[in-house]
Amino acid sequence: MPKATVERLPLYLQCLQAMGDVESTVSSEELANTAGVNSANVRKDLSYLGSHGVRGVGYNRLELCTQLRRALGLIEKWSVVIVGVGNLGSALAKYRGFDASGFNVVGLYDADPAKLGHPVDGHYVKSMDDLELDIKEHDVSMAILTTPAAAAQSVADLLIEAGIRSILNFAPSLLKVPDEINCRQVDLATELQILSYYQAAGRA
Amino acid sequence: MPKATVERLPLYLQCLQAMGDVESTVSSEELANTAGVNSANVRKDLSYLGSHGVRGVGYNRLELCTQLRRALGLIEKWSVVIVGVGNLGSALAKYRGFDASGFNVVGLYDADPAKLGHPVDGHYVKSMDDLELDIKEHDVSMAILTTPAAAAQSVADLLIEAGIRSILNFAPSLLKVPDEINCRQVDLATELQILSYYQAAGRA
DNA sequence: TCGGCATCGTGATTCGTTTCACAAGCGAAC
DNA sequence: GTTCGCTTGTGAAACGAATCACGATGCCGA
Repeated sequence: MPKATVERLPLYLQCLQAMGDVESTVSSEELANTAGVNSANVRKDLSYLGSHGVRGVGYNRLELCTQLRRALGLIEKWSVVIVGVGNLGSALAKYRGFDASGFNVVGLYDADPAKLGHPVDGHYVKSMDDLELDIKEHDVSMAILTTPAAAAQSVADLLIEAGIRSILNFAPSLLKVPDEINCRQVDLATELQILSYYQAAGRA
Repeated sequence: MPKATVERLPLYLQCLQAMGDVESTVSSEELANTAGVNSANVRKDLSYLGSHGVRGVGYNRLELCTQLRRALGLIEKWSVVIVGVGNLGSALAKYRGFDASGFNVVGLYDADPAKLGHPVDGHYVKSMDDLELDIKEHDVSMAILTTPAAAAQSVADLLIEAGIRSILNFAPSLLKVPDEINCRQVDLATELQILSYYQAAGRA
């Protein structure tokens, strides 16, 4: 499945869920409009899931949701740890959107002893020393990294060593990870800078 | 300038800044390695800024930073408002990375009367009613949207009406905006879902 | 039962981006 | 001054993704 397609699947899922239960069937045109995509593109994307549309009618909304969730691996519930309990880390710990899509935050970790034991959204901040064992014990495979940039790489190494297979990195620092590790970079300042570019030149 | 290039410029800037002051000159190869990009790609990207490299030597690091900042419009300091002072909103208000790259958070706004007047990082949360006037008065052109999904579109409309030209939207809801408005969508759950896909199938 | 309409699925095409490959240019050394 | 090694800048080729265009197919009403 093309990378570009994979990155659109969550969007489709979001759109379908936002539609409410009124419509039981959606056309590619309709979905394309709400998702801001070309309808042929939608059809091609969905065709990778296997063809479950009905010509002349469209796609069954609920069935399509299920297909998308299955394709995205959201049938299983993933356990996630958050490392770095600063402003962003604790905000993410409290964020309800993760649970809603099948992710379960099982632990918060920070290197700062002053933060240890503090409660954040029902979890107590734990020491980095507990990280490896917890990960192995609870079979945690995803981590959210919200440490300062300087610490990000060493924490990532630690996580990978402990068996983490996917990392969502909010630290403004590019991680070097082995090929078999999934890593996505979300940089808030970068996003603003891109907006700045287009705005500065009056383009778009 | 190609969209793909624009989205890499902040990365280059970040890499160059992270290199520290030791090296005064960088080759495309070197920058490519730290940025995780092909070196020809780096050269082509940088060539859009005008050709400031020296054959046989490389690029002057500081000069290149300046070029990048200029191209990204980071010479001027942008004023930004944050709308929606929930967990994420207040975390972003406290985030230092924005200031560092030339963005200045000038106001926080929330629809919840209970939050009004509360101090967050030196700012007092203001009412949505103040939004329009503040934006016009201080010539604010960028907004960060961290409201619940349900409110996002109407707030966006309000912002655009008030003269905002760029929106960074963290609400899990796709905004419909006119062509002349820049809008970027950052969805935390989406990012995890993409990771989930690759991990579920053992790909990558 | 049949015809017409709506929509899907998909080959062909276009478009944008990445990568390759190499000539041109610069600096250093002798 | 000439040669040599390194690195840029860029046309050409390769690649991947978006779009177009249309045949295939299923529903519904007459």
